Amino acid sequence: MVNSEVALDAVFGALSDATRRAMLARLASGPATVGELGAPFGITKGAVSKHVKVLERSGLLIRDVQGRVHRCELEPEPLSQAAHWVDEVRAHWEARFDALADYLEELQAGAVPSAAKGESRD
Amino acid sequence: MVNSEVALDAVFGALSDATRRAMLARLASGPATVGELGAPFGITKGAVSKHVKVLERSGLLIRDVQGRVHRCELEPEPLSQAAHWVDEVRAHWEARFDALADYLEELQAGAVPSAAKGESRD
DNA sequence: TGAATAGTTTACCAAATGGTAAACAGTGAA
DNA sequence: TTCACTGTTTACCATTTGGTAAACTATTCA
Repeated sequence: MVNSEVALDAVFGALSDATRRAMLARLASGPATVGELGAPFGITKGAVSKHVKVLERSGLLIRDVQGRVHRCELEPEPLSQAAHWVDEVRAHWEARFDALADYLEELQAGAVPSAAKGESRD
Repeated sequence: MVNSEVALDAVFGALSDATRRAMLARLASGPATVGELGAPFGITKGAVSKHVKVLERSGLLIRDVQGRVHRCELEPEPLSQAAHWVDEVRAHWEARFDALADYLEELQAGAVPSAAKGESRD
């Protein structure tokens, strides 16, 4: 398993929880303390601390300790990596259909390739 | 928790495993049987079956049972949902910086707003 | 019919996850 | 100095997860 795959594990893993996604959405509009991040959810401080730590480990959140408050900020880089992975797969998938469309168009144009008999497609 | 959030939980959860991501990448270039999907990994049929089921539950994979083989196909819709969520957060984040850039530009232009004294930013 | 094949299911295991309660550590302020 | 506050840590719990081995189901084919 490559290193970037480990990172994607952590990033997608962090995103797979609705509480953490809400925290990230909150952070997208500006920094917040751990307390502020946890306030909307009826969970204990311990649980909030864990969620923030998961986000931090995934690289999606960076923390700046200022006295007794921890100022958290969104780090968008891992989001880009995740988006890139998703886009790659989607692009690959769509390319397949583009190729199929081209093929069908060729067929329609009368230029029937010899491979058209049987079910050799795929 | 809204329904779409439940779906995102499942989608991001499915993506958080490197084996399943590799399976999806494989499916992006065309359909495959459960056996073909599992072949690259040194895991048992049972484990493969579980991974495929996770992908299916998340909506990322659809299955067409043809006799004794299960033909699996990528369903890109949930990928779009995931990409959309990520893009929303990134857009929101970038908008914040655009606003900051505008503000700094205004400052440079000499139109110093009264709020510019002290460190009231953030 | 009987054997091989494709895949699921069951029972089990160890580790990870999301949560709690309560103790703890450090900081700020009266 | 003492108290309130922010956040982490520890111990614990139930559930989920990723894996195995082995039994089972259903289909294909000789």
